[in-house]
Amino acid sequence: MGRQSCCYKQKLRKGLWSPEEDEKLLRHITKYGHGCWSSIPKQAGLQRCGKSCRLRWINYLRPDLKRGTFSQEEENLIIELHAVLGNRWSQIAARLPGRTDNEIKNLWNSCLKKKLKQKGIDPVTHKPLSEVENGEGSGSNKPSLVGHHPIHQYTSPPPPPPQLSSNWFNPEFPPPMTASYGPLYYGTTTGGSANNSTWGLVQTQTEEEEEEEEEEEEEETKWTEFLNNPLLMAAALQNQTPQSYYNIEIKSEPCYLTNSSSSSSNDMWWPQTQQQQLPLQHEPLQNPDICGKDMQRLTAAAFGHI
DNA sequence: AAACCATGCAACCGCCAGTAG
DNA sequence: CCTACTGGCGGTTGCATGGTT
Repeated sequence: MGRQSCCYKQKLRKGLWSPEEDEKLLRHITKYGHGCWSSIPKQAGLQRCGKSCRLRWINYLRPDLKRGTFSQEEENLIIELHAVLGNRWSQIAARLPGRTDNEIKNLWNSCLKKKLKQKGIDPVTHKPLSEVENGEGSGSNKPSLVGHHPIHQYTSPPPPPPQLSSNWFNPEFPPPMTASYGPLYYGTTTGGSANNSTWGLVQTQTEEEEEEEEEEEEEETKWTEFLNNPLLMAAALQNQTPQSYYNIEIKSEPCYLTNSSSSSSNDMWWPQTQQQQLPLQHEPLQNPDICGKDMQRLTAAAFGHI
């Protein structure tokens, strides 16, 4: 009860990180890796708690971060994953290389929720708002499970995926954003024009495809069943392709590799394939003034986002 | 130019699960 | 088995910034 914050100890700094602190942490982790987070502040000479260091590294200093604005494809993917996973930001982030759960969570809360509402979609259930309101109004006790954390409904854990995916840092992971991987219909339910319906799969719909809407509605029903039925989902998981978006278990597995190109001879923990992905990795804040937004811009520019 | 407001983002808080002793 | 510690996660807060009046 009432356990105190890990920063309760006196003299521990809180709040925004200074460039000097960033540099200390970055240098330390670059040189030694992060073994035990709780011991890092001491070793790195930081007046921070280990948690704070971990968060700073994960959300900001980690060299494989993409930064920059989210692309439309990324937003679409987040929405679709949210429909499946709910507020499991870390799992959603695992499907978006270079993005953090915090970043995605912020985007969702500040932007995507509004966009969905504007399109008449309930951001919680991913159903049309009218349907949700009606559902609330009626005496139906049946919870809406479409996209509403369906996995949470399970009393037993969902079946393990057929293979552990280490897609997180796989540069080949992000598959082309096509409309072929799941009938999620953002935009069509509101009757809005197709040209501004960029959600999910709708954007590829042509007039000819409109003729297939009835079929698609059927598929939507199937999708609902799919989400509500752990057995169906399990079957899908077992039949999935390696690049399926619905690899539910998607923890990234760091791999131990020798960073022979590093100025330090120390071996360190780096995520798999990080070396190829990260042109800025060996440029650790040579100028402490380059931080914050500047670093974001630099990183974003390096990834072609500006 | 100043005040106010809205928004985005970084960081903290609290809880939980896993694990070592 | 119990306890304390640690890492991880999601929710929330507070500040900085940009836009509007």
